[in-house]
Amino acid sequence: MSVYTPAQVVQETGFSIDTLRYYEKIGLLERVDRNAAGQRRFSQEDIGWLGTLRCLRDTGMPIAQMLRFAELVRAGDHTIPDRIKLLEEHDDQVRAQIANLGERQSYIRNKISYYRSLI
Amino acid sequence: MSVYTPAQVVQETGFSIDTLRYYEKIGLLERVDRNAAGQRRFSQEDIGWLGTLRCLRDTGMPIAQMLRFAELVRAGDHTIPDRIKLLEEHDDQVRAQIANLGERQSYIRNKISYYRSLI
DNA sequence: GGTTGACCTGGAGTGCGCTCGAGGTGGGAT
DNA sequence: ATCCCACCTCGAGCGCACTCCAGGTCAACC
Repeated sequence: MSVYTPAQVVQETGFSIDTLRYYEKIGLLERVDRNAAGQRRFSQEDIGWLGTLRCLRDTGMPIAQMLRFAELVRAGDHTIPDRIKLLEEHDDQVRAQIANLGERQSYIRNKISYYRSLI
Repeated sequence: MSVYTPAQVVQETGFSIDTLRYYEKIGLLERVDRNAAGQRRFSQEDIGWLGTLRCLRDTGMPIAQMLRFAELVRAGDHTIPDRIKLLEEHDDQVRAQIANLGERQSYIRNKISYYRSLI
């Protein structure tokens, strides 16, 4: 199976149908194919791309930057170095996020221990 | 020194002055002391509490939940078990966040490696 | 042939967490 | 004396990322 109805894509990707339409509208998703009735039929490629989007979004990338990435992808292979740069910068963000969360986590755990010591 | 001007608190905590006023307004911060001219003078305790708030906030706790926590703290020592419960639940969230970020991070790194293999 | 349900479009609305603006006060340096 | 600057209050406004609504189409099943 390499064609997906909206409901199947919701199922697969976890994005809501409204979000899928929104992503298409703003150009994060290239014009999705339609059937004779005008209903969306997503391709295997769309699913893969949505997986990438989910990953970037879940790591806190703003939509504007995802949009830049989407444009680089569309522009062809000569943008690969730019894509690497963008992803590396984002990877740094993610690294920093994880480090920060780790620190905060110990604070929280200390607080819990402290509270435990009081009862 | 155990009294801080708004500017000093901004410096210490990283919250903007607007955010500090906002937190006070919604009750995240108990009514802060004023000088004769009505200007805020934060105590050492305020600073400590703001540190806790920063930690919770930075780990993604919604304001509504921080508010519940603030109310528990104000309500006195008999709420300590509830506070522990709240923080433990939040700690789980943080754990999940870190795990998720870690997974996404490997996806991103694989993508980078893949792109590198193309050039 | 009627009903249901998944889908469509365009545009308005929502929730969160701030952020800004207007108009004003008070205190310290020149 | 006057200037500036940090601060005040109240209320409106903003940016982000969706989310919802009205009104409609089509296909399939009873």
